[in-house]
Amino acid sequence: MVSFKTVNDFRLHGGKYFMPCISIDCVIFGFHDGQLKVLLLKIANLGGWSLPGGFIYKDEHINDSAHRILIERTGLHDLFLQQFYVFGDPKRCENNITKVVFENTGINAPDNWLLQRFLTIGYYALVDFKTVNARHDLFSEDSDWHDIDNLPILAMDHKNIMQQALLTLRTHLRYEPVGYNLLPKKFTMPELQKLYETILGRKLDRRNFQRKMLSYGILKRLNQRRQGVAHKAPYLYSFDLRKYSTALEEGFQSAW
Amino acid sequence: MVSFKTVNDFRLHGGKYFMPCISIDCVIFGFHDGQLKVLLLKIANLGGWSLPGGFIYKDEHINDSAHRILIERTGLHDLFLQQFYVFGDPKRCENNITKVVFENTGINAPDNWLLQRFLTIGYYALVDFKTVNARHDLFSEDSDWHDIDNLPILAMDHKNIMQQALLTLRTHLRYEPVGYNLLPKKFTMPELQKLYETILGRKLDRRNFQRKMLSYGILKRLNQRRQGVAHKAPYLYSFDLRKYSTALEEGFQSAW
DNA sequence: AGTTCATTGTGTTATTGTAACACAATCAAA
DNA sequence: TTTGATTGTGTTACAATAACACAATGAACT
Repeated sequence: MVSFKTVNDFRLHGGKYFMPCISIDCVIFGFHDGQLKVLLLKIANLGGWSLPGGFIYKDEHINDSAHRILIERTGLHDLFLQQFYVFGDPKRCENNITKVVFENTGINAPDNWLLQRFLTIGYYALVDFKTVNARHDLFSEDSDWHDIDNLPILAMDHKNIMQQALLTLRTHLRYEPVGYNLLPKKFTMPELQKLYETILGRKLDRRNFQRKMLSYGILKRLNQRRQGVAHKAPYLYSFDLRKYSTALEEGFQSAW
Repeated sequence: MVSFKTVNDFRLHGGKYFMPCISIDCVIFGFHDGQLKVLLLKIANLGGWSLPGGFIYKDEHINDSAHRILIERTGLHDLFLQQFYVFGDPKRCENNITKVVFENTGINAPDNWLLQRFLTIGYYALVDFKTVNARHDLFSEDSDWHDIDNLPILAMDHKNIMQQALLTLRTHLRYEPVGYNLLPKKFTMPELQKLYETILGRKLDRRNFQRKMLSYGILKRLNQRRQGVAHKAPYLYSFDLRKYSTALEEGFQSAW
């Protein structure tokens, strides 16, 4: 892996190390306080926010690039990560950040690799909010979680990318297990239900939810209850990782 | 659109017009004689077959590129076409066709755009077998349909791309309507069932299939029956395109 | 012209899954 | 000790799915 001392170093010489015209953008979902959140970076010197993203080393598998970017941003190795769409509108880069910066700072480098048209491969990730160690990078002056229904203005087409990711997650939720990467190792049934309700954007019946979740056979009820909570102490559950993985591969429904 | 007189013209100068390092490969599914088929191109002078593919003009939306490639190959404008995955293994191009051809013909151009590492965006398409006018191009000496379970040897990672496309189609079939683009305008219920059975790779109950299909409300039964067939003449159906489109957007199942 | 037979159209029943709802147990706070 | 929101565990009505039966059709055969 190559490291760059300054942003300009990267802007001027990064093209030697990275594939041209293709980037990766990650929509990193976390869950906290009953809210679905996305990790965003505040763009240095420009204001505005962007999705964490990066580029592909010339000999690197694209899925490894996405993992690397995720690890740099969250410190987490164990997370759910999946391609969901390639954004390939030729106009999507008309207001790209490098262009604006070069104009503002008087740099004239029309052939610079970052001024070309870029496609971006959208990945979405599910991470455990509490164990994330959010870090920003050379190009950003801050990183923070934002509620998905209260987003700041995002650069370029990142709002669109984010919305597509959310749609993908919602669809995904209907056919495959979700939760392992978004929740702590141990969690209660109401917490899992709240996660589902948040992603779907509507209330579910408590008793039917429990029955259905248990019927999938991917949960283990532990001989522990959540301590120190008001009201009746709920049982703790954890995912049966082997069965969870199988369900991820095969899906839930079998309509035909 | 640019056209090239010869293959070498394209190989040597195409880089001026196309985005670098990114290609598109299309898995074109058709249905005939109770068999699911894929349209393949026979690679000129090399033997072996490949998926129809192409490149992205520098100012072209990637989805338009895919459409253009499809039209060039099938003559069809009305088809189902969808991105399904980006193949980004850095080793996938080690045996790429241009490399082999350059070695065989003694061309030495190590910086040639086609010798770089390429990502490829996989699209899959569903087309009406009968109305397709299969055409090959400069780089292929033939094009033909092949049964999906009896494929010839495919170049590079095209076998893998094809298998991923099939998996995607199978999954798709479980949650969204499929058929409009694979069947003629008018078709019988047994023909539709055969299509489903072929994609899924197993038999379905005739009566339950019909009940379920009709329950989706995307079919119109016509006041016509298939003529000149042995045994009882089956009714003809067509898709209600408006309801079909709605179902495509919203999906069938609503597990939660 | 009548018979044969694979195929189609339509229906029934048993089983399973989902939606809607009820009540007792629990535990911190009053 | 009482209160009240919350959890654990049902039950019942309804809808969807799976498995199966029989009459109608029409080309092919005698």
